[in-house]
Amino acid sequence: MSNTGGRRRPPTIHDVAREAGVSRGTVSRVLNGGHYVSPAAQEAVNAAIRRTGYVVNRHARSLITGRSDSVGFLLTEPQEKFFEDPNFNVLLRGCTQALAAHDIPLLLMLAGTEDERRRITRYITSGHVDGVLLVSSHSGNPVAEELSEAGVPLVACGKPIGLGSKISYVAADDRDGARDMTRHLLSLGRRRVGMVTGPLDTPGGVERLAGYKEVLAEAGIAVDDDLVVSGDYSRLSGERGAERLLAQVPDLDAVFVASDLMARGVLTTLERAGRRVPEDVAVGGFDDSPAALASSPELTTMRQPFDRISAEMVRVLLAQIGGEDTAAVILPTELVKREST
Amino acid sequence: MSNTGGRRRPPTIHDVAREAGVSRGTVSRVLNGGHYVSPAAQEAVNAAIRRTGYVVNRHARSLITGRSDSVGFLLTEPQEKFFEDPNFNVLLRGCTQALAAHDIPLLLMLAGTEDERRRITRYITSGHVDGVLLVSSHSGNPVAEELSEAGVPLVACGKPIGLGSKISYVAADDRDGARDMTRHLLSLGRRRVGMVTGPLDTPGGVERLAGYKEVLAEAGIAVDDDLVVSGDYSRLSGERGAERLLAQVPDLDAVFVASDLMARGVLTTLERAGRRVPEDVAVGGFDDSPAALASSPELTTMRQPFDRISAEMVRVLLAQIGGEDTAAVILPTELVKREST
DNA sequence: TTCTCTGCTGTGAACGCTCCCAGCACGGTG
DNA sequence: CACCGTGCTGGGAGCGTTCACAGCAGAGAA
Repeated sequence: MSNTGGRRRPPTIHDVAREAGVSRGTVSRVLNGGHYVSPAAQEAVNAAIRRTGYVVNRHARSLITGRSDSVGFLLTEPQEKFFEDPNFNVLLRGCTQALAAHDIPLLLMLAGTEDERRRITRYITSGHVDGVLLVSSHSGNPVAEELSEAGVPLVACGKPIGLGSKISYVAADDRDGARDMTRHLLSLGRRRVGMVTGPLDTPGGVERLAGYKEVLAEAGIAVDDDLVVSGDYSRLSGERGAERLLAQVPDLDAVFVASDLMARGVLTTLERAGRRVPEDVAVGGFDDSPAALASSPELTTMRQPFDRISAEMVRVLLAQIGGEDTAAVILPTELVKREST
Repeated sequence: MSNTGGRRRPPTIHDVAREAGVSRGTVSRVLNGGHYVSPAAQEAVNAAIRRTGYVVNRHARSLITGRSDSVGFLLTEPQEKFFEDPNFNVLLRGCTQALAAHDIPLLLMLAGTEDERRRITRYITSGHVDGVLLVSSHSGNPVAEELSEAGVPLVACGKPIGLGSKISYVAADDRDGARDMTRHLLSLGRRRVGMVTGPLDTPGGVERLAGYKEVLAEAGIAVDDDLVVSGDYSRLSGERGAERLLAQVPDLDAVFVASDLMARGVLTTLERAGRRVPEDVAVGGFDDSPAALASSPELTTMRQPFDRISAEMVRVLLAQIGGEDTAAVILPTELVKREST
């Protein structure tokens, strides 16, 4: 008796109630935690649900509760860049799975153009999702503030810019990671340690630079301006950065690079310049993205715990949806030693 | 008068009707195409919508229409693999954008484990999405058949396996692409043209091999078994495949590789073996993934039109949801000449 | 005139669920 | 005995929308 063709009308809570010999109210109570339901009724309802194959109609539920029991995953601005970033994929996957554990669907929202941004903002603020997981590059974008001000639960990945911002976020401990990597390079006996930074208009970029400078200062090494060049996380900017470093600091013996992708660019330049890695110059990256393993030599890097970040983002968002006040979560990074140091 | 803190109750169709001086029914008609509405009423309603900032409550609408006005993007099985595949990202992005143009949200669904598979199947078949965009590696998975039999509109990316399958799909013309590439290699004067195939339990793998063989036969070149080795689209299998090819066919002067990722592996092996590319051996890939540009030398490859594939998937799915009968869509590939040939 | 047809409008009834309240039985306490 | 609290149950109301239907005015045909 196959059901090819049309979809048959699914059973409702009414059908379940009749099947179990109880009222709709009792079925609903079982569905929502089972408080104030006798064990006998509980059992009868569960059996009826199994027999009928009942699945709650979320639209009907949402209509009355005002909740949608879904959350949005919002990506603002330069989509190409993000979609090429393997870290983004890990994040998206992690969030989807963490939400699935709570039976909450994830809606993917891409706000590339201004039009899309407006449409999506309207969609969100009119209550079609209970909260938003936000991923954005230069995180000082207006969408976050707008949503946050409209009272929409919101958790960002990485620290948002604006100082007064009360937006909750989850991030890796950039400064501490940078400290660890710099210490690691010093521990190899290197003393001319350069750095290729990330974009310095983002908290992450600033923090990684700060950590690097701190450790050099601690070690009593003058923080030479020539030792620091800035990049934008792209591979090409790594190549260019290394060229400038080599020109400014011919006796360079190590580089801390603020992202793995840039670090690959650095490796390329070093190879062209005839410097051996790690013998002549040790190279440390940041992220532990797949790029770190794909390079030759394989990159020593600071692992950002993206699986934990996504899990925490979901946890914090759900807490916020539940009415709790939430704060920032900073997760530790981990040094992964490979061939480049 | 900021609205910090709680979210105010959004305006309903009733508010709009009062504001415009018409009835709910008229507002609803304007919202749904504006048939049988006088221009004056039309205008009054639109103005009222703008003034009140009204946004339709999709839950209420879905409750009565039975449609959810959302679709699922379902990824089955080996998620790691797919998430690392840049093509997958292009597909996901393309589908999201194509759907956004129709104001339809995309729900991301990952069915890795058997448990997730069951949960998601229940979710889908109980009408929480209107249709499903399916991406799967070995596309002969049971989910597709199950959903299709339950009457859920479904479009797969790439040809599903099972012969009797009536599932609509969108795919690149693998056979034709393979023919073009093989012809291209022959046009360079190469005569010992090997092939590293994809998995031969998938239609794509089979088709690419078939196209290759056809052209060799046309050209009157014996299709030597030694010339063909099989891979699984992974980089490593490309390396291994090339090793076997070199052992079996020492005078190899070209290779058609069924994916760019494998082609990179082939390049690695050829370099190790001291063969110059393209001087000694020309290498042609398939996909035109970012990997093709990142390799050295840059890969000549057959471009799969992933942006068009995603757009077509959405078009076909919406047609199917609208009740139309839909067929398979095969899109042409395009030869992209670069340094490796 | 009268009747029909067309274009437009308003209204009651769903859709399937949760919330709330009234009410039951029962045991303990004043 | 009366009263209250507790655990549990049933049913009415209502969430915001679309749908079906009835009804209206005005134009044109009989």
